[in-house]
Amino acid sequence: MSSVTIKDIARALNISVSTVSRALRDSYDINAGTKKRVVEYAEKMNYRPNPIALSLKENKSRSIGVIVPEIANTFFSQAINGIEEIACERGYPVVIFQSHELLEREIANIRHLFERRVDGLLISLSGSHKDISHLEEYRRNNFPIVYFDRVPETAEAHKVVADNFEGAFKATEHLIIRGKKRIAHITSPPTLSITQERMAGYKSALQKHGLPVREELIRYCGFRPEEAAEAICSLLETERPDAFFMGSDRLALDCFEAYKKQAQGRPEDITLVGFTNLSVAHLLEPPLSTVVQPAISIGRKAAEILLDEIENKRRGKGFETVVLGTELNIRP
Amino acid sequence: MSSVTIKDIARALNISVSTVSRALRDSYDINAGTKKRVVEYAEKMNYRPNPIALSLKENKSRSIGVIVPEIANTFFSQAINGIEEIACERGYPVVIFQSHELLEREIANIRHLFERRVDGLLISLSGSHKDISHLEEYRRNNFPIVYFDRVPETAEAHKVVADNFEGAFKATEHLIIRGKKRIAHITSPPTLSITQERMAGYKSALQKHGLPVREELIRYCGFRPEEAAEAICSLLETERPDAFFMGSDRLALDCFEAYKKQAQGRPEDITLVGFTNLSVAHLLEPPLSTVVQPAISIGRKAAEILLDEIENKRRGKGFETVVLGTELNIRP
DNA sequence: TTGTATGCGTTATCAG
DNA sequence: CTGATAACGCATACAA
Repeated sequence: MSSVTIKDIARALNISVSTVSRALRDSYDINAGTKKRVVEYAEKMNYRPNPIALSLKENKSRSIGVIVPEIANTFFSQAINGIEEIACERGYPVVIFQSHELLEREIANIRHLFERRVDGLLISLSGSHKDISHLEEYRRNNFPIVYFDRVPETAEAHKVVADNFEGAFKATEHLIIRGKKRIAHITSPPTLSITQERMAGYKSALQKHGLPVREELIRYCGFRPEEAAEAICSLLETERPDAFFMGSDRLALDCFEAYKKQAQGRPEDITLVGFTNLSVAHLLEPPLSTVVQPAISIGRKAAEILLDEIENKRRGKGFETVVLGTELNIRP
Repeated sequence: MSSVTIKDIARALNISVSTVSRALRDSYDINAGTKKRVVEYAEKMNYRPNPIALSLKENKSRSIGVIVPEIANTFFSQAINGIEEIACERGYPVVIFQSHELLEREIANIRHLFERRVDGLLISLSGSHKDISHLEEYRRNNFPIVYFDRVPETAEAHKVVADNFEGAFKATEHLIIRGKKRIAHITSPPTLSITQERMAGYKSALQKHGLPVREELIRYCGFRPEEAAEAICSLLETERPDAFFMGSDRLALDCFEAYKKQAQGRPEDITLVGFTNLSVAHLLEPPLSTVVQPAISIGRKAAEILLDEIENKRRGKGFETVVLGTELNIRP
């Protein structure tokens, strides 16, 4: 059966809707007996307040939205699980959307969530954003937003990220210590925050160990799977790298696959490290070493900040940037 | 700036709200000049109708919901992509929820979506459902629901599934033809439709080839990762299987991992086949043969049926069950 | 302690 | 052709 309303209850009990409303909300100025009658009847009729009516009235929905580029990406699905853990605990359903790396989808998603009055938004920017002008109007509106993983440059925002510089540095240094001299870096579009930070870590490690930064060994890739293959292919043919550092979650796998195809019969002395949360890295052949982001913690922390913001529990505290450490898993 | 309303427009143009409303909806009985003024002003002010107000009024939201056990599961994320493809094309945003295999979460998700007046629901049942009594009340309400993958037994429902029987049959037969005699089957909880169908395919293939069905070679697993490991472990120790057929998407990987650990140093003449859409099966070591479900097509088809139902494009057509073929990928 | 009236943004009905 | 009004379900300021 669908919905019994406050009005039905009022009619049945021969009292006014406002009395019912207040009884249900446990208002202090209501007679205990009336309150009891109302509550019991509501219970019996399985009354549930209509959240749409509430949203219309109060301009909020007691739910939050999250937008990620792709849920199929392990990092994002883990982050979402972290978000849901906190949000559910605090009574907020989480509405999930994918931008599929498309700015246009991202814009549509944001608008949809905003118009539906989600109380706040968690977002990891799509790969095709140039800036966050499409988020400006929401910001001006004081719409609570927390960015995670792929964040904007502005200081005027809450951000939760992994220590991308450190992760890339550790990965590169590990390769150097293994004796690698020509370490290729295949990474995501240069517009992304993660790309820049990881690139900086990569270069810094090379410099620290006195190795030259060779731009020929660096490739930026978009989101077509073939791009990784093309990059790997051209690198193997012309640059003779002795190691690959793959700079993003999705690329790690695309590159791994392309490498496997390309490297058939080639000497196996090329070492791979991927910046990825791929759950099967240890089961691959050859084994894939990884820089793993604390995805669940990132999700949790982002959700905490957002909910505190929504519930006004951070009065005065300004914008916050949280950086969480990464983990280097060396295989074998 | 948030939202300019129809009322603001009316005030600005010195006409009534109803005129504005009709002008905006291009009602026939409105003066062309007025219509133009209104439309242009609305455009200029970037007016967007408030979907919450519309939902309250019309008892629908022009959006659909989807509930899956886990988005991290490749099959489900692919299915969701199929759903989104169709839904976006037809102008319906897709709201994604996870049940995490928990009946209680499933119930909460359904209620949330229903109360928010999504126009319909796509759902793959959680592993802990016993029946669909928690969906009965919605059914009685004529709330459009399409089940996919994990479907209920009732005939009174739309269902879109892979041909699980055929997939399991092909997988098992392939192992038999390879000369395997003691084929173990590790599978999901027996309450799930997919479990039963795959089990039937497995047994049928054995029977066709004159092999006995040994219950000792069959293990049902829940959703704790350790369960797969325990099953593999006990099988290897006591039953000497010469092949494994893993009956569900998630289990395929859990089992693969457990097998790799357990089988260290054992003869490599055990062959594995997994019922899974795992995108990295071909990159694993040892190579994992797979039965692959047409996840995207399943998602597309389910969305089509749901939207046709919502838009009343299937007047008279009763409940439909669509079965799509699977693909057996043999590696190597 | 309870009831009445109003408004949230929109559309539909009914008058004019 | 246009305007006033009720209604969707709820909360609340104001009356009583």
